[in-house]
Amino acid sequence: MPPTIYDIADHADVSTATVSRVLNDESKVAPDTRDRVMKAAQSLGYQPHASAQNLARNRTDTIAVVVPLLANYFYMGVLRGIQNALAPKSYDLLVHAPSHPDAVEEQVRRAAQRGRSDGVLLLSAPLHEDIANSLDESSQPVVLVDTRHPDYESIYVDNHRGGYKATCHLLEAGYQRIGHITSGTPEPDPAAERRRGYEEALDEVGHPRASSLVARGSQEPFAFAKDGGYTAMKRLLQRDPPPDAVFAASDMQAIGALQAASELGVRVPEEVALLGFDDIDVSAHVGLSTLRQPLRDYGELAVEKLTARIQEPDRPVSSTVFDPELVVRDTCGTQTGET
Amino acid sequence: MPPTIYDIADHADVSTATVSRVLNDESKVAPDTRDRVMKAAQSLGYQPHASAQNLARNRTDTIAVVVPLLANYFYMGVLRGIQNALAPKSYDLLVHAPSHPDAVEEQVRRAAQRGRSDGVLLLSAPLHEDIANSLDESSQPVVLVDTRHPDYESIYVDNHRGGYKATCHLLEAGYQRIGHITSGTPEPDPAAERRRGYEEALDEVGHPRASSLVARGSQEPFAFAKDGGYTAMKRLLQRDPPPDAVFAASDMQAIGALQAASELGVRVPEEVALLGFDDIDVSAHVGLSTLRQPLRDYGELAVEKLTARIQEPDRPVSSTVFDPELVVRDTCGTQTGET
DNA sequence: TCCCTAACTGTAAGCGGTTACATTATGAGG
DNA sequence: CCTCATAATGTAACCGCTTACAGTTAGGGA
Repeated sequence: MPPTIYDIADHADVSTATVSRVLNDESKVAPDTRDRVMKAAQSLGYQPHASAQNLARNRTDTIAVVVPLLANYFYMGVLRGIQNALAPKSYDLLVHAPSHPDAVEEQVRRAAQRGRSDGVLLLSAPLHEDIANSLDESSQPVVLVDTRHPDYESIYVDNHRGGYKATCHLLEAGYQRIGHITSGTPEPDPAAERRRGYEEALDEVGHPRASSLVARGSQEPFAFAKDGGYTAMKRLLQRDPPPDAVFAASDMQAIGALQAASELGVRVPEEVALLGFDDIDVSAHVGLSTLRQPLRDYGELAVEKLTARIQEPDRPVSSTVFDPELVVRDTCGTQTGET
Repeated sequence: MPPTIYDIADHADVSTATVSRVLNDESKVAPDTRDRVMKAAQSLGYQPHASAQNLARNRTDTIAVVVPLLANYFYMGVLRGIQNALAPKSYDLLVHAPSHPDAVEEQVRRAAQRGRSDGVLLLSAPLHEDIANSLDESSQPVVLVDTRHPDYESIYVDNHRGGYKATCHLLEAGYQRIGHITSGTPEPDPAAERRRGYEEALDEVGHPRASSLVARGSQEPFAFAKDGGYTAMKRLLQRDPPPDAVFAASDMQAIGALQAASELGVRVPEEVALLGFDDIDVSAHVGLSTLRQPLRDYGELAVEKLTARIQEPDRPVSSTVFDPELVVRDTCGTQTGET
C-alpha cells in the first residue's frame, strides 16, 4: 500500500490536517513541524492521490477537448496551441476523439461529465440540440472552436469572406474559368459558407456560375479529406473546357487535387492554378497557396477563454471571428517574391 | 447543486447502496425497485461524479500518454493508433506534452501520479535513472514506445537494421558517394543506431566513410526536425564533391533536405537521391522514399500491452521489435512502378 | 408449524484527501 | 497577575460513490 497522509501524520506525530496544510498552502505551520512533515513525506515516498484530491477539492485541473479526428493536420495545429497555453497554467489535457463520427455525441457527453474535467473545448462540433442540452445540464464551462453557437464562447474564421477573398484573388490574376471543390454531402457549414463566398465573388464581376465548375468531394474518411479533393479534381479536369483555376475548400482537398493534376499531366499553376483553405502544416511543404486560419491561435485563445470562464463562470459570452489571410505560394501562379 | 445518489435514494425511497447497484451492476435488484431508481435518476438528470467514482473504485478508466511533442507527424501517427485501440475499451486518454524538452521528467511524474490514470504510455522517453525511479515508485503499469528498457514493456523498431537497409538499397542502386544526415547532438539512441547501420553497410562493401559525407542537424526545435535537415543538406551539397545520394535519419529532416536541394537548384533524384526514415504521413504527399515504421501499430499494440498489464500486473515483460520496411517513392531514383 | 435459504435491501465503513471550526498555547498590554 | 488576540494544531465532517456485511422477508420442505 502506498503511503497516505495518515501515514505521514503518524510518522511526523501531527494530524492529517497539518500534513495537508504543509503539503498545500503557505498557511501558518511552525517551521519545525513543517520540517518533520516534509521529512516524513520524503522518506515514505509520498505521492498525493489525484482522485482523492479531485474529489475533495471539487476540481481536477484538467480540461477536456473533443476532437473529431486525431491525426489530422488541422486539429493538430489547434491542439498544439491548446497544449502551449495549458502548460504554464498546469492544467492537464484529456483528449476525447470519437473512433467513429457517430460517436461524437457520446464523447461530448463523456467529456462534460461532472468531476472529469473543469471545462470542455469542442472542436468543430456540430451542436445538435441533444448535445447542447447535455452540455447545458452538465453546466461545465465550454468553448467552441471552428463552430459557433450564440450560447457559448465561440472561435471561428469568417469562411464566407475567405471564399470571397480566394476567388477575388484568382479573378484579379485574370483567371477566367474558376472552379471550386467543396466538401462531401452533407456540406458542413464552413464548406457551405466558403462556397457562397466563391459564388458571390463570381456574381459580383458577372462571371457565369456554371455548375460544371463545382465539384463535390466525398464524405469519407471525412468531409474535407484528400481523397475527395483528388476525385473532384479529376472530374473537373476532364470537363470541357476545364477550369483554369480551382479554389478548394480545404488544403487537404487541394493536396489531393494536386496529386490528381500531376497524374493527369496537368501542370500547376501553368495549366491550372490552385488555392486551398486552412494553411495546415503540410501546405508549406508542398508550396500550396491558401487562406490561412491561425490554428495555433485558436487553441491558445480557446484555453484563455475557457480558463477565464472557469474562474469566473458568469462572465459574458464572447465570440472571436478571425479573418482568413491569403498566403501566396507556388500553386496560384501569382507569386511575386520568394516562397 | 447537481443531484447525487442521495437525492435519487430519497426520491426512489431506497438506500444509496441500492441506487449504486442499479446504476452499476446487474446484481439482484427487484425489477420495480430498479424502475423507481431509474425514473428518479432520469427525472433529476443525474450524472455520476467521475472523481468520486474514481476514488471509490480506485480506478480511473483513463490511460496517460507522455508525448515529447504534440503536433508532430510521428507522434500523431502513434496517437491515432492509441486512440483507435482505446475507444472500444472505453478508456479515456490523458495527454501529457511537455511545453519544453526539459519538462519531460515533470510530465512523466505527473502522468504516473497515483489516482490519475491506470497506466502510462511513454513515447520516445529518455529513461534517466530519475524517471525510472519515480516510475518504479508509482508502480503504475508502463509501456515504452520508441525506446526500450529491460524492465518495461517496449515497442520499437530495429533502427540499426533500418539504417543498414536504407544504405544497402542506395548502394545496390549504384550510388557512389552516399551521405548521411543524422540528428542534432546529443544524438538520441535511434539516430545513433541508424547511423551505425549506415556505416556498417558502407564498410561491408568497402566504401570509404568520409566524415565529409555525414552532416548533423540541430537540436532545435527537436533532434529530428526539418530545419536540421535543411541546413545539413545545404552543407552536404556544398562540399566538393557532393554526395550523389543522402540517407536522412528522419522524414522531417529529409523534407528539409528536399527544400534545401530545391533552393540550390539541385534536382532530386536526378542529381541527388534521398531516402528518409519513419514514413510519416506527409512523406506520401511529397513522394519521399523512406523506411517505414508502423506508427499506428505501435499505438495499438502499446494499448494492448498496457491494458493487459493493467488487468494482470504480474504478467511477464515482453518487447516487440519491428523491422523497418523500405518504401520506394520518387526521391531515391529507383522507382520501378507507380507512386 | 418451524427452520432454512434465497432474494432483496439497508447500514455504515471506507476511498484519500480538504477544511470549517474548536482548542490550546503563547506572549503582549494593562 | 489577568485578559485577550494570535499562532499553531487538532477534531471531525465532508466530497460522492462503492461495497462488505448484516438484516429482513417470503416461500419451500420436513
